[in-house]
Amino acid sequence: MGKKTAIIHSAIEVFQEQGIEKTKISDIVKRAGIAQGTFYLYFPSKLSLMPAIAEEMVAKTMDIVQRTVDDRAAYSKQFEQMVDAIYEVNREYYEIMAVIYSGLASTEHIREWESIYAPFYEWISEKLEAAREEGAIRQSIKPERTAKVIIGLIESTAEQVFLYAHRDESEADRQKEEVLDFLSHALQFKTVKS
Amino acid sequence: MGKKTAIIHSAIEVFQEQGIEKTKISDIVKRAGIAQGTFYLYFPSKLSLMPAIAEEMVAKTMDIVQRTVDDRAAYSKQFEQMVDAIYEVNREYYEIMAVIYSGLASTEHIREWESIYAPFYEWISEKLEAAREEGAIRQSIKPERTAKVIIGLIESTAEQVFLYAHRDESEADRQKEEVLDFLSHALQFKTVKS
Amino acid sequence: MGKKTAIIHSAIEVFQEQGIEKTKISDIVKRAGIAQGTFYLYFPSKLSLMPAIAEEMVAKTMDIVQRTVDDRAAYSKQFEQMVDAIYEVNREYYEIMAVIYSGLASTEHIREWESIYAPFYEWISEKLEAAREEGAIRQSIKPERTAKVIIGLIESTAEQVFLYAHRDESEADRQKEEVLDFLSHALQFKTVKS
Amino acid sequence: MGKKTAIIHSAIEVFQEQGIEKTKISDIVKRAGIAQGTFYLYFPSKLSLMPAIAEEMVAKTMDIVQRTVDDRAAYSKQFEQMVDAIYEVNREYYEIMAVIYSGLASTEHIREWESIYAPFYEWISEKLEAAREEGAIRQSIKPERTAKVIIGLIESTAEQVFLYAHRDESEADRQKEEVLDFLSHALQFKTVKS
DNA sequence: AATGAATGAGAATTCATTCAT
DNA sequence: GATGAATGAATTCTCATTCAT
Repeated sequence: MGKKTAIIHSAIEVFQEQGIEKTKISDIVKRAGIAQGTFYLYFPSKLSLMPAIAEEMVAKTMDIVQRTVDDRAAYSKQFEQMVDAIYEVNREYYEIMAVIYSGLASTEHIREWESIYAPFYEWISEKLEAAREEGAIRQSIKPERTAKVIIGLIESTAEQVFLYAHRDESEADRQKEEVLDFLSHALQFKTVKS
Repeated sequence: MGKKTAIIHSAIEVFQEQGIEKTKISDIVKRAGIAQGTFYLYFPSKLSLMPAIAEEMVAKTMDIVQRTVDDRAAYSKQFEQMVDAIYEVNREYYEIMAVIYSGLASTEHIREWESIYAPFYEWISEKLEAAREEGAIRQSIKPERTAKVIIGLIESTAEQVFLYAHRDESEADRQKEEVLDFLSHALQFKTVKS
Repeated sequence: MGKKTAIIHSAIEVFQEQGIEKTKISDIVKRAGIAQGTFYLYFPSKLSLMPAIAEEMVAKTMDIVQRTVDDRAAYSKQFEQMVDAIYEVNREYYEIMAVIYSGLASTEHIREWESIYAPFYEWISEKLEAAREEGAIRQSIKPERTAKVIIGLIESTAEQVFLYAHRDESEADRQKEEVLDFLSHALQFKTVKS
Repeated sequence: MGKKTAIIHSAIEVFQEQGIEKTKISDIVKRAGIAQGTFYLYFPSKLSLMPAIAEEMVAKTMDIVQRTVDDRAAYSKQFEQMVDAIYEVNREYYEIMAVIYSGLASTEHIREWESIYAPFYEWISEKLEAAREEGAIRQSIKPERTAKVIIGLIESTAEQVFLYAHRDESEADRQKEEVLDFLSHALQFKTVKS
């Protein structure tokens, strides 16, 4: 396996366990089983790792979302599944996600962010487009803009509950329910067959 | 002016300019015009600054919100004003807000976060409660839960647009409009007199 | 004593003992009896020490020269004493002097060099001026220019003998004699009373 | 062209541009267009490069000197040409020359230095010998010793002017003239046919 | 011979925190 | 309370050198 990938995976694991602030480069390379100097062959600093990690996390999220969402289910069901999936990822990786949401921990690497998130925006956008064409949601929806709003809504509330109400599962469930309710009214799901 | 206040304001300024990661205590005290050691008379450590800053920022946000929102306007108008106000604060302080949203840059002081944000949640909660009682929004709204969701929605989308679409004003306006539209359908504003 | 002075003196000593290349900042501070970080309060790097050391060495050289040269002796004698003195300093500090001669080990700090050496040039210049006025040396001598040439002559030959003929005393003596002979003819000492 | 030569020339170029202290092996091999490891096929270490470079520079100097000096001209003219030539080389390579003069940047390889410089000493020595035999300079000259003194004189003053009066051509010319005047009196050129 | 990714010992450097004044 | 020079533990980062291909 490429050393670069090894570093990224190792970093995610270590960040997960001991927090980002407290993680030293030496922790990352130890876990990755490579030499200290090798790290610098691939990344100039700890922070420059973040875009690569963000990419990995977004990919991970999309992967789980796509595997959770059943394309043949009703759209309202599909969005429910999506919320479930996103909450799931945030439950597990809440600290890393927090840093990703906050602009990759610094202003340096932000330009890349847009392109990292793009495929996810697009996926939801297409889902909304299809739903609208089938009349499953209100016609005034603008898929691209709404996609961003929906992701913001889901991720920020997931963040709230996992970062601050720290692993209170019932609280998370109630929050999720509320978000779904909020989303349903915002999109105005119609009962049509998908 | 108290040195403590001077430190907080200086820190906000410096964070704004060079990012939080890269800011040293020495930068903060230099700007504040006080000695290095004086910092520790008011804050036991560097990290303990963050809650104080968050408090300041939330207070600032609430202040602007309260001064912008016209209590006698229709509720739909009031929420529009609120969105405007929150976007305003985020436009100016997007980097600091990013850090506040992401858990105060570290997991240590999170407990305090809840209490810092509480008055803001409460204010919106009461607004929703009143609106529901007057029949201005749908009856199924649960004020406390919805308050959190609304703040998450507004702040995360504001963050998206200011952090990543970096000061593209027209983009910000379109995003704001979309959020308002989304919110309107979610709350189902009725045309009643306020 | 000032920490800065302590650092400079410590550095000269350590450079003397183990060579400049091999000397670590930690060696210097250890000898100076201060903390590692304190070094950086006064000098940004090891190389930035060099102008300060050069200044010290030039001062040391001038000091020895002035104490060795007898103002009431014949000029030819005075120049002999000067050569003796300069060779003496170079014998003891040949490695440090080598670095000073080579432009302070880097091109960065060269501007300062001129001003460091100035008082030494001036001293010789005045000596030549006086000698010429008294008719002790040839009238065509241009004091300022010749001063530089003389210092170059003495220091470079001293360097040759101490750096390369490494502490071969008889070789050094013969070289010194040759330089003096060379110098005498170049200046054309006349036998006049000083 | 041999890789070894490529390395030496590349090193001279890079040293010239960024200084010796700051030059890494990787810079040298990059410029030479060869792989990092290849360096070690030709030189056992970084420091072992220096004598090779010195050799190259001395050879270059001798080459220019020999091509500039007209054997059939008067000796005073020949020495003038020699000074010109040496100043020329120092004008172009002052930084590298500085390092060579200062003992090859470290005390390790000094022994080799003597043998590197030997042919140059010898060449001048023979020139002086011939001049003395022909009665063109004073009879008391000791060719071998004087050769060293002359080289020291010329090189150190050239160094002074190119390293510190940084490329001030008129200053260089005046210095050169002074050196020549100084040298003429020291050698006591007689007007005889060469 | 040539390569260049990988190494890791070793040094530089940082900066939050302390404390004598 | 205020100061700011001094500290030194903790980390980052460098780069000459190696070695499997």
